[in-house]
Amino acid sequence: MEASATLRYLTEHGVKPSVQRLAVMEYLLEHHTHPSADEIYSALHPQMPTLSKTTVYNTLKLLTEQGAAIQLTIDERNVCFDADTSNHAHFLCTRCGRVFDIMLHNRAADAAPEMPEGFTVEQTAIYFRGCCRECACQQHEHKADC
Amino acid sequence: MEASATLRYLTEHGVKPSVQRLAVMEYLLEHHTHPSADEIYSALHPQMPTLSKTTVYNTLKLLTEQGAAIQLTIDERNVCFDADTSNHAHFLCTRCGRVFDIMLHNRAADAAPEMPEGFTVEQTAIYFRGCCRECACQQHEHKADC
DNA sequence: AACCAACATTGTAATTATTACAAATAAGTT
DNA sequence: AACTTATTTGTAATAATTACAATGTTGGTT
Repeated sequence: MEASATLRYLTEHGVKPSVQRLAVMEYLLEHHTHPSADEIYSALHPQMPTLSKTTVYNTLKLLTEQGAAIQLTIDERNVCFDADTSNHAHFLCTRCGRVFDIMLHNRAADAAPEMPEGFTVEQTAIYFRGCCRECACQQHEHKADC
Repeated sequence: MEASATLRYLTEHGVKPSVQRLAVMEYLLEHHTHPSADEIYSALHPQMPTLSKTTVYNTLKLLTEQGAAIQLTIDERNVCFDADTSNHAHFLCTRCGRVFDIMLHNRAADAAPEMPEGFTVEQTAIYFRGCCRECACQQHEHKADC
């Protein structure tokens, strides 16, 4: 991802760019690991020693408000983020803690339940928890299958 | 709800009863407000001055492990709990912070996406966020409709 | 260029949810 | 009763997040 693409992405979402915002956004666009604020800070800090953790929090708040990223509350330990705002679900492996993307086939949208009268839905999240392939293999000591 | 029903509920879920566990379980069975650990503690503490917040946390952990309650991570501010373990979704009103139950018609189950090879799902959560009826009415100053 | 206002960033301190842990209590067993 | 095991309690530690005031930056205006 070149810097210009990140810049365009920010401006398209109504986010005034800055060095810090570009760094956070670019990290999210390049890493699909659903990082937490702290993980983003730790990754960027070595290259940007003056970066403040508060700025990372502020930026992530702004990005989600502007629809440039989504916030996941799948892991009770901390909130994490995803630059992929398309309609998809997430899977948390309770063994290794990693979050995986789960594609939704179109039928899932059809099945949306009806809301009570007067309720307006602004966001939908579908979260799964369980055991990912690698952790399942390690448990059964069939590591060769992974 | 009589105390004996709560007692039966606990033993049916393999939870050895105690005064504290009965109190927490009974609170959850009687209140469908999806309380947090702190809310449960604050509600029970006046009647049970020696109750410790740690016990509430320990009990809630035990109850979810034993399937007597479920843990919701819909609200990033804190985890909350529900004694209704049947298949249903939740709606968080981002205005008032209340969590509402959303019934799922059967079609929703059919639409479950397929997991990647080797992934095992142990829990599924469907969370909606938006504006509840009361908050929508207050916003438009049509309080009479609520 | 100097100035100014609006906005963004920084660092520290405060807040809050949750967990760790060791001592005290209660329950169950011989 | 003596003893073992499980539970509860209170305090202290941890960790995520937010509040806030000071500093720095930007873009427009004279």
